[in-house]
Amino acid sequence: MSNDFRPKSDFLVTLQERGYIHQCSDLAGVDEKAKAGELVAYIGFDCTAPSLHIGSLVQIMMMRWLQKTGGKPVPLMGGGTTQVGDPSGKDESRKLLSLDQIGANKEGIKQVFAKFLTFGEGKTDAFMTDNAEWLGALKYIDFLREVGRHFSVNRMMAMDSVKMRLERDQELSFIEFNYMCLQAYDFVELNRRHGINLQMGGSDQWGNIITGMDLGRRMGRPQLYALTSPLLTTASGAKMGKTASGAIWLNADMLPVYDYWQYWRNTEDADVGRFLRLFTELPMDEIRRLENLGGAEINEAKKILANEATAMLHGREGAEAAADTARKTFEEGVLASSLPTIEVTQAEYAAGIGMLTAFVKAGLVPSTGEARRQIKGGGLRVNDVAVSDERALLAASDLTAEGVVKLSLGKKKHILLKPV
RNA sequence: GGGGGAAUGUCCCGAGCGGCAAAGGGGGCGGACUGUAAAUCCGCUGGCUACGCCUUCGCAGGUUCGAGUCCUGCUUCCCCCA
Repeated sequence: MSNDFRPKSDFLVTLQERGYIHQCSDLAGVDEKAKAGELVAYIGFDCTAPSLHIGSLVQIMMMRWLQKTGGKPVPLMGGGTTQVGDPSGKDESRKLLSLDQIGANKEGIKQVFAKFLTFGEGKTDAFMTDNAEWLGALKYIDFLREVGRHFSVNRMMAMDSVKMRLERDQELSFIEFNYMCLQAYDFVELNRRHGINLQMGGSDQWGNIITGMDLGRRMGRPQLYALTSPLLTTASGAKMGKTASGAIWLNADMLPVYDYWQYWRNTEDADVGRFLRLFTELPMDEIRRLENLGGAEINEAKKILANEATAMLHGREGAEAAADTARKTFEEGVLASSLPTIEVTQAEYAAGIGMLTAFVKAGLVPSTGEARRQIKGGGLRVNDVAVSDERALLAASDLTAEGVVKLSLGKKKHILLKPV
């Protein structure tokens, strides 16, 4: 979209060569601000879950690059807007979250930013904001008179998020219809309060961001800018961050570090280069070398991707531990005691745990019925030996030298069962 | 306000003469082949103390030996008329 523009600022050069840019209201304008070190940008995050997942990582990385190249990033918690609900990209409205839930989610989400950004009082230091601060205090009539009058319903009806619902005959409630007004107002308010002049976000936010830019102009604010990142899908078309077993959460208490590492390790060949650019900070020539590895050698690139991406979020140590666990498990075929482990009491173990129950307990299968089916298909293994008798009990003889039993579903998912 | 239509396996779409644990897809999981990849092929895709038992077709009743299927009321959604 913007490939013919040749930016001069470190910020845009980096974003462009790494593939972060989908649309921008004014590349030249942003470039100038960035070069002058005057870029203050925010990205809003709705508090709909207790943790962000990989889907938000591109946005977080954009803020990280902004900070590294002399700009000031401002994460905005959607403490207010989450109470309303963003209709963008959703084909049906979701239920309203309670205030308690939103508050709890907010606390969970906040944590992750400290790992990617430097907070403080300095010029490029990040600080946290929450739109509940100003949205919560709004008076309806005042808001309508001061802000609402600048919105054209005609234009709002033409926006993708609205049009989609109307075309499919799906309900769009009035409260959701107001979402874009509030987000637009956020942009203006953040400019007033903190001099923020750029809003970034995923491509699904383009309409909302532009609306805010426009509102700023109508309300006499200085020029505001919009920049969005492409919506990420894997090469086979799946949405990023969603796997069968659930979303790839960023918070460690929602997803073990090992699983996070594994997610990156299992990247499709065709995605390796793109992901290295977006989710690591390796130099570009190194990335070009890695993505051109042929055949099985590309696995080396995947390991580096996993290490780098995991280290950024969970620290170098956590990444190395995960890599080590994976190496033992997949390459050396030895038992890694660092695999995710669940514990049972000695007494419970001695009393005899049924095969089916053990796998359910380990969380590898959701029900004994599923365990039965997997056994029939040869999908369950105990200490790497396929289970054939669903009625067998785990015995003392199943314990390895380390005093654990390794339960596996398929080739990739392993859990240790440990009597304590 | 009047008339017509729709709701199905809690991932989604979607068939379903009164005998149905309910066709077919998609997705997902597992197996084979590989490189912890993709593509391809095969199997599975309600629960359980399991040759049997239990719970499912918007909700609540009714008819029937038997109801997703018929009747009544209700809820929600869509379409046409006013």
